[in-house]
Amino acid sequence: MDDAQHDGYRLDEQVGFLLRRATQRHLAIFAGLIGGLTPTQFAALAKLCEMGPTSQNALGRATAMDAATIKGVIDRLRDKGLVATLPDPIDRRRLMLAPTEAGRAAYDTARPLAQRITADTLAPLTPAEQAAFLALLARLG
Amino acid sequence: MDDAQHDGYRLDEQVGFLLRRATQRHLAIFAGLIGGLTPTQFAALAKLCEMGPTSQNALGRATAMDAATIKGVIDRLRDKGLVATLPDPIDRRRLMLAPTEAGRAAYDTARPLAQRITADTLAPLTPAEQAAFLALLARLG
DNA sequence: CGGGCATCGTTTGCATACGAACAGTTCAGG
DNA sequence: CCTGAACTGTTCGTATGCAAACGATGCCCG
Repeated sequence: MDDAQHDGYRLDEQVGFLLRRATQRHLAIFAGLIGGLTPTQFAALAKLCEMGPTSQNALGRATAMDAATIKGVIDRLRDKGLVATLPDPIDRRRLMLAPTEAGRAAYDTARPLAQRITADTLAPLTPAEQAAFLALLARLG
Repeated sequence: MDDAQHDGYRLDEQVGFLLRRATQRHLAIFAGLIGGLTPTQFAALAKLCEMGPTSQNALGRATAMDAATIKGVIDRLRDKGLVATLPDPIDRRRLMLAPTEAGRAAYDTARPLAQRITADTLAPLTPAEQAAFLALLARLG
């Protein structure tokens, strides 16, 4: 071993690497339970249903998405018929968003699954550890 | 509030959303301290320096990257002159990788920064919380 | 009231990521 | 020995993500 050359540094101990691995596993679990909707798309749809009609950029901020990113997400949700877009008559810069009937139905269907996805992702931990982990993770946002 | 319609579900409490936010913050910190190298590129370079010469797919597995993903990462590292590639004479399917002089130098320079990136990312937590968080996070991979 | 400034959405370019399909290579078992 | 399974790297398509630049619009303040 040439560990002496590495100052005790290990890639496997760096937060970034661990975050990436955890995200990968979560993504796999998500895809297994919710098909036809990506985590990002679901996040946008969920937040839109929670918030009610909003502008595109505002929804992006609420879901921590770049203006460029939220645009693509909304485009795809609209293509799927889950979100309706119409220009704001008052502020003509704005593009107002609202979930369609199908969008609300998809949200209602996916919501319990989303909770199970969180549960499955955290399954390796005990309930007490899960709560502690979520609390710590929330402070790193 | 129409929380009654949401079964106590909150997007902001789901692991996937929190993981995404934490990853975003980490990425920003990384980009601020290490320029000219992405987290993924650094991970591949670091693991290659730790492991010594390896094949492309093997490095991908060691760094939790798809075969399609590691290809692009290695291509860019080679374009930067940090990694050398040559075909394996024994197994002609394999593409052997090794860090160049510049690659090792870049790794040596970036390694202390990487540790500081981890420290900065975890800064909102106390040292005890940091250790606990990392231990829990590692079990979710 | 008018000009500078901020905000909105859009586009482009780059870099992960993953699934699926592909051709070339190796190897184990019959 | 030879065939089929497994593995290697590649390519394509799709979806995030961010930075930067852009035109259009709204608004504050002098």
